Amino acid sequence: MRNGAEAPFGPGAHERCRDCRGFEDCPLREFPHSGHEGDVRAVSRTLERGEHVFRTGDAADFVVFLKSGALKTYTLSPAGEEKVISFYFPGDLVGLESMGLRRQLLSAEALSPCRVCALPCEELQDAGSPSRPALRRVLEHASRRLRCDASMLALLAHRSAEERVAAFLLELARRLSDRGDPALRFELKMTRADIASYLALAVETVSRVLTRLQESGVIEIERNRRVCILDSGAMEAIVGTPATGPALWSGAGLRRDSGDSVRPLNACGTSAPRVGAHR
Amino acid sequence: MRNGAEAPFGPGAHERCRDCRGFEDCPLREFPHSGHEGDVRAVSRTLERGEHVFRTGDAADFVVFLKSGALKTYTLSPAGEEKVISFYFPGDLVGLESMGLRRQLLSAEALSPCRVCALPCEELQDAGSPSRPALRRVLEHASRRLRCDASMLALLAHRSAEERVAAFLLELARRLSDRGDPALRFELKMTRADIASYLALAVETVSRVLTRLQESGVIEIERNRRVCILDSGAMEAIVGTPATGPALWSGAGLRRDSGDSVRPLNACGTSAPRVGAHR
DNA sequence: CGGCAGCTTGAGCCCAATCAACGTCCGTGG
DNA sequence: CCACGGACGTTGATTGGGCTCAAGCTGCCG
Repeated sequence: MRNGAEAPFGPGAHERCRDCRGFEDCPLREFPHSGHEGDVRAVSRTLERGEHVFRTGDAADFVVFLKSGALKTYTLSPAGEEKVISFYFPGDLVGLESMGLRRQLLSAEALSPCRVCALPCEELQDAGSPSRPALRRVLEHASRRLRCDASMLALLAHRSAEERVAAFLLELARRLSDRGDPALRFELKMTRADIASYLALAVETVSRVLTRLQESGVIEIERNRRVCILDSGAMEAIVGTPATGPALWSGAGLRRDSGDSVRPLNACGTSAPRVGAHR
Repeated sequence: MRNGAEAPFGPGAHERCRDCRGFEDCPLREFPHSGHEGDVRAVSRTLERGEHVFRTGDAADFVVFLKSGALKTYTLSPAGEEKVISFYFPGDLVGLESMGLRRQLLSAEALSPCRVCALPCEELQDAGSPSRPALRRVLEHASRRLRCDASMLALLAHRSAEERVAAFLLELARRLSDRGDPALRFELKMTRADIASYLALAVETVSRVLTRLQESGVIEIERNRRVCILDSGAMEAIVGTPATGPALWSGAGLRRDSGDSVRPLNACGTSAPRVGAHR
């Protein structure tokens, strides 16, 4: 949404996966020909803020692994307005929604400097190529994204601006902290306009809500982009005793013990469970 | 949301897949042990309107193939209100969003008499079991659902009640016609409340919009449930020169010819491309 | 120091939610 | 067959949250 067209993944950018810092956590690891066995099929790229990984209509013959940075996907209405569909963070797979198609359905734009890695996925079309573990891993990512979408759909229905923004900030905090303890202090890589579009609100409303939250001492915002959640309890209360967003994975309705009762909290994000070493 | 708890898939309901009318189109076909080779692992069931396939918190160790009828998935807010996440029609896979988890995230309820078929999916967790074609097929369904969700997210953002309802009816028409020519006359299996919840509107608003659409001669409604789209052109105009919903797959932005330019229209639905024989 | 993109703040209005009442359909039982 | 009851649907009146329009402000870059 900033620069013109860049070649998505040119031939020059190939890289050996075994040299990749994110090797261990890469969900594409067990694809054959992905470079993990030594050949050079994985294509890696660095993007500046505002650059596109792909645009609507580009060939959809790859899946993208986000190694570092942040992305958004969006669609353009015929009127030309951008609707943000989702945000992506390190460890996420981007472009899953276009896997069966020949063309990308959405556009993916870097919100900050990014390192991404693309695996050409003709292999997925061909019968024999991708290994089952790799397929299962991709499927797991897809499933996680479906959960994320379900939560978003629930959030957008009948929830006030305040609830949406609070839920958004809480989820961001969860997703940005790779593990356990939510990082209560983080940087918003996206603009107010992006947030507004994502939450189906007007920019002004997002701004007002943030101001209100600040005035009530629940959060603090420094220099427009750094957010600090001062009272996460109050935030959760605003979202509404684990409301529709979180309710999806907060364990409401879980009849039996163990296992998922904690994990699903993390499952909301698209973020992979463990994404250690990328930086 | 109607009867009490039913055992999701009891041991008595097993059936030989080769006897199943939907055999050829079944996306679970190539799972080993799914009964397709003769053993009896696929579990099939008939549901009445109002019965649940599964509920939030049930074991999520299966994926469900909908052979006939219609389903909705929903989540309950702590306050107990139901938020409809999605509708399902013959050929769809239900429960993909819970695949990585142990427990179902959503509840799935029959909107009409249904025939469903469940495949226990421990196989997906184990390394070697599911065949790659089967995994790819499931992945394709997941991808299609992600597209559907993206379209929904776009539809719920900044679209008026009229646009939402019109888009909903048009998409229903598309999904219900298994192939090509949209069926302009069909039955709403879901209640106004379901539609309202799905579209994030109040029941009264849905009702009012339907009345308005009828008065302007764009649609006709007989006996509350049978819808007839009289002027699909006008409907599309309301949605807004292929607006945000359809815009996702209407080909806007497709730079090159061929292939997807027609297909994506169908890709919006969760419905599989070809679901012939189920009735 | 300007310039510009992004952000905030204010005033007014409008669409859809809410509340309340009525109508309709359909199954059940007399 | 009709009467009853409950779920579902419609219609009307009112209200309020968030959108819109319109300035003004902030922080960042050249």
